[in-house]
Amino acid sequence: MSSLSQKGEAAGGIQSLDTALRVLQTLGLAGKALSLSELSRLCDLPATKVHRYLASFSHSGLVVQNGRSGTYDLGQGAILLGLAALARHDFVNTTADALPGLAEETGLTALLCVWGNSGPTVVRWQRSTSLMVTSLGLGTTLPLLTSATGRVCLSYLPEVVTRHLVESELRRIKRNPNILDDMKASLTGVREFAVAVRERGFASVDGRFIPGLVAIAAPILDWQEQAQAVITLIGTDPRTIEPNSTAHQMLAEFCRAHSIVNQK
Amino acid sequence: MSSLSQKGEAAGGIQSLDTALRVLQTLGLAGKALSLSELSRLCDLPATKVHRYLASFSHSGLVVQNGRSGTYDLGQGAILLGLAALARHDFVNTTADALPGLAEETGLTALLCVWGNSGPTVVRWQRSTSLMVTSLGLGTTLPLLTSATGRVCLSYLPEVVTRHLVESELRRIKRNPNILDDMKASLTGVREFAVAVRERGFASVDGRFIPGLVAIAAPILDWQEQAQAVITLIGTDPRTIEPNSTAHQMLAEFCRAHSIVNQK
DNA sequence: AAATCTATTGCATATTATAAAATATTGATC
DNA sequence: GATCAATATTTTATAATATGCAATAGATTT
Repeated sequence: MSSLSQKGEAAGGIQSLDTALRVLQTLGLAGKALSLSELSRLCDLPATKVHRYLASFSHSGLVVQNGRSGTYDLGQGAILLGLAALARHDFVNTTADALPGLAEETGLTALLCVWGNSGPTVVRWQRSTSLMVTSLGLGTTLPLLTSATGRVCLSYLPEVVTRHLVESELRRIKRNPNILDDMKASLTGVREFAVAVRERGFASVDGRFIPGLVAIAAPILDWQEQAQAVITLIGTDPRTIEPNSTAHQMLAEFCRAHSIVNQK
Repeated sequence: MSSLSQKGEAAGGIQSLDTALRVLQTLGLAGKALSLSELSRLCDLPATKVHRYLASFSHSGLVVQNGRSGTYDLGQGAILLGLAALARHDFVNTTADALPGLAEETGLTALLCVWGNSGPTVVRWQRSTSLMVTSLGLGTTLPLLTSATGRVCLSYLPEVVTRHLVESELRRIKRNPNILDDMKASLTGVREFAVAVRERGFASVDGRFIPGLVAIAAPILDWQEQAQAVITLIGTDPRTIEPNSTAHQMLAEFCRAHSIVNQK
């Protein structure tokens, strides 16, 4: 009876289009060409209906039918559409748009950094309600070994990219050996550290580098498992960097949501 | 009366889906976010109809609506769909897997681009050493006339595919004639240039377009001698783009090795 | 503050998607 | 080579649903 009873979410659309798009999405998630019957089973829709949808998708090139087997697969049109979407999608900006929300939810200062010629570079930052002295302006580059952000870069970028800077920081640290006390100050020490970071999925620093400030950082990954960007949360309370803190969970969720590879 | 008399070609589909997909395709070809009214004008459909289609597209994530302006654009769902479609083509996967090796061997940043509606689009990239062009990332589209990648596309794709963009770039260049000084800024000049590229098998640009950056690019060909993808190497040292440099040889070998593959 | 433009929502009607069954096509078995 | 089984496609009557008009809400400009 009531037009909106079906699903609370889907408002003001067209039913047949919604189900048709579900078919398309299912075909995409399948990861391979499917027969009509397989697809109709997966979507839990009558085959005859799915067939009509697929015919229309074929007209537009979004789907192609393999001549002999009769199976259906995504077509050139889907590639072109995706590339068009990719081309005008400024991922830095979309991520940055969500940054205030993260800062507000966690009550911490949030940073968005990308890799630049001289290390991780701050491109956006969002301070939280709790005011905080900060020398972190846009364009600031952070150290590789002694910042949470840098440590994520270390761990999620190819070594050839970071090696030059790592070596230079190591030289600097050799002159003040007591600075870096949670990592062996050598190339192999750095490698071991990176492995540990990748296992946990994030990096953190307590107040030893910047007294009074603690930070956790996690990567936004592309499908090559490399860091497109790094999100960092900065606060004053050491408890925020403990594993399983709510800040941690929110950071993890944020990064997952903004990584391109996050389907489902 | 008869249900199939309307259009001889479109058989056995669903009318509303066909028109809805036409809307989607129009939005893709537009190359930018569009307002409802613009889109309905372009499709020659009543705005209210288009609006309902867009609502459904939004449910699936294929389209997103920009909060303030209310304009509609392709969304994350379109990206995922396109990437899924790309992944079905074996050549992309096999080539992409080998890309890190090429980048490491040459010490240069390596790009894998495929042709999209708005020009060659970066699908994978593997950075190297300290070189970082922040304006270059996944989904970046490169110019046809003033990039090594684009010049390969010019030369190894049918002219009907590229003509539209060539003309638009030529118009742009006519206003700054001194930009393009190694090619005649006309359709015939472009054709002559393409012949020369095909003879050599690669294209290159020195630092004149992006100061300080040099690039060489070569095609990965299908059985019709057309480019299904373009591999580009980017560096800072002008010597790398000299013919017979080791980078050249490695690029040529790489493209040769990956051109044979595919099919069946 | 009024006006104009644009996007969004309700509602009655007819167009159009739907489902069941029939038919065609392919693949396998004897 | 012919028959059977399985899957894909087409047909057709029915009723569900997309449509278009008109009204509302929202935003930007004068």
